[in-house]
Amino acid sequence: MSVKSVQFAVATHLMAALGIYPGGEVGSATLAESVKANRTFVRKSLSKLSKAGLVLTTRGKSGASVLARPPKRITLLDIYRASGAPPAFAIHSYPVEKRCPVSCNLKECMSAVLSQAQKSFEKSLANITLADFIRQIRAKGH
Amino acid sequence: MSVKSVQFAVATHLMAALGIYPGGEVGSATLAESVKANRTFVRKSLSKLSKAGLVLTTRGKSGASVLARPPKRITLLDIYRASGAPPAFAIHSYPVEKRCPVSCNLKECMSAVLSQAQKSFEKSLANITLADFIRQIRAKGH
DNA sequence: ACCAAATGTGACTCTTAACATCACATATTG
DNA sequence: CAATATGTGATGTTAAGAGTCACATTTGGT
Repeated sequence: MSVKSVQFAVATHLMAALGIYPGGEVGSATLAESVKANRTFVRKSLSKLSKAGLVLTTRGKSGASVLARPPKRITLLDIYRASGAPPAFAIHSYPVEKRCPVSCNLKECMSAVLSQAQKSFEKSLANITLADFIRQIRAKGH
Repeated sequence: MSVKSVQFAVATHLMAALGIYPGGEVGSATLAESVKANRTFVRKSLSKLSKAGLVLTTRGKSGASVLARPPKRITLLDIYRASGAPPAFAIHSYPVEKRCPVSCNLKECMSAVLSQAQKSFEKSLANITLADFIRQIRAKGH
């Protein structure tokens, strides 16, 4: 029903790191060390955040990334959407048995249910700002 | 972040079919025709629903399944849980970079966020009964 | 102008987990 | 006890995410 994807968690990690790092300018190599993930993978994630307008990236020598807005004005929903994570809920793609009314209508009814579920999921993400999230990380100490 | 799984959709399909079928006793072969999925797969799904107490199954010759309770008293959350669908949201499993406070605390903070999201997702499923769902299917006609 | 060092991206491989399928155990009716 | 259900472990298949490589592109410094 869903796709195991790390995109959202990694994107959030990157955003939190950018928000916490003093000065705020961080290169992708440093970020990759923090996430301990593949550099190319991190660059790709950063690129998405950049395209979504959450991060400003400079290229060339001494290139780096900065948050495009203060953390208060970025929600986890923004990050989720930017991360390109696939929709959390999916339906099967079996053929339809035309003689069966359940089979005929299930997909339509099911996708109504799932899109409602997706909305309530997104709503809960919209209620958390990056600033909140960073505060929680700081609260746990080091 | 999630796992593409068809379990929930199939389980809902089965429950709706059992609820709609006149008399209510249906064999797994008939159900498999409606879903147009593999018979073994359907039996396994039914088995889970049975173990969860949503369905009563009789074995042996003339074996079949019936809803254990009236559709009004079954929610889609019951079905979701019974379906054994993996948690909709997951975190990566990269190692922790101990020098980085973000890396150290991310998993914990992230799983708090995700479990909250999961809860709000489940809440929206809890608000829909199987009877509601069947009504929606019927409303679409055949 | 050129080199060094960074990001951006397309292409390919590797890995994993869900689904499909098979084989057979188990249960029940007539 | 034979016929016909369901239950389930084992194994094969496959699709999608993640890892990796190669190289283009951008930009600052000498």
